[in-house]
Amino acid sequence: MNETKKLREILHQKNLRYTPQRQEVWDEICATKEHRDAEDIYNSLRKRQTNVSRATVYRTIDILVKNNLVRRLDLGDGRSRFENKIGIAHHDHIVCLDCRKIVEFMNEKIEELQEQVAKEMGFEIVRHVHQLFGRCLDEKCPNK
Amino acid sequence: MNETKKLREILHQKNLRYTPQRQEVWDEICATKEHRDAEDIYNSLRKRQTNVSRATVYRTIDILVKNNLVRRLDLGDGRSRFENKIGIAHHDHIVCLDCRKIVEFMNEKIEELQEQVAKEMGFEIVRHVHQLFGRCLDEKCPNK
DNA sequence: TTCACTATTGAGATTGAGTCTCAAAGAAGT
DNA sequence: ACTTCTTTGAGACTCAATCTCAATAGTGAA
Repeated sequence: MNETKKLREILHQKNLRYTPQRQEVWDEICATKEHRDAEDIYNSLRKRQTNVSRATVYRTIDILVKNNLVRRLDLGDGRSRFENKIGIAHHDHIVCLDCRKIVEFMNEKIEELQEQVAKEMGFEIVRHVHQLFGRCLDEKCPNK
Repeated sequence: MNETKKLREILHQKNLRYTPQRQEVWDEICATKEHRDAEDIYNSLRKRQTNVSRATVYRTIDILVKNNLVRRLDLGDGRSRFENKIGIAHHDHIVCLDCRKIVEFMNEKIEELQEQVAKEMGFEIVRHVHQLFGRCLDEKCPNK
């Protein structure tokens, strides 16, 4: 597995230890493309008999985020959500307020304008949060 | 005071009661243009001998937000911040990761593109969150 | 102005995500 | 194997925010 190698490499590079728990958390995050929260990841691990403590799940996620393997999302529901960043192009999110569906979008022009605005205001952007909240026009959505 | 009238009107319209506590909270929010959190507002009220309980502060802010008198901001520091919305033009925020300075920005073109993107994805935007996090180039900022 | 009907309030308990503590367990280089 | 230093787990703790419920107080009607 390509991702395994990547984790080992980064941990080594930062003088951190490669442990089975860290591998399990990383595997779990790589397993789906959902936008999952820490509790969710913790529960999945337990369900498949993988005993990693809650504290370790949180600590490992922090390491993954700091090393750009994972992106932390704050979709405004009071908890952090996470997505695998490896090999995934940058994007932002639209969230349906009725069905909580999350759709990804990316607009080159907005990205550029953002940079330009920041420069004008005397800032250098490190990261940004751009989320649209609204109502999807999907038939299955509890919406008229 | 214009704002007082506004509050009374909205409460009446929604069959909610006009109380001194609600007035105090609203006054406190109108008093500055800072991006303050609920605890901060609560403490200011206590300091000037205005006894409004913590629960009432939170409950009142919710009412103000729901009725568009106040905007709730999530600037990624684990608490909601609030700003008076009355007579204030729409804007988004840039936050300095070093000194936590908050600067407002507004770009018509980004707003348009946002609408366009949402439409393309089959959404109708209700609100959006757009924040840039980075480093300001201010001399006074603890930054090189 | 009093009444009756409800909404609101306050104090403190509770929730829930996330962090911290510290003794015991375990990587990794030698 | 040995040593060193990091990591782990269980549960205590933090902190913003919400909930509970008995006591209080707006508000419209009479």
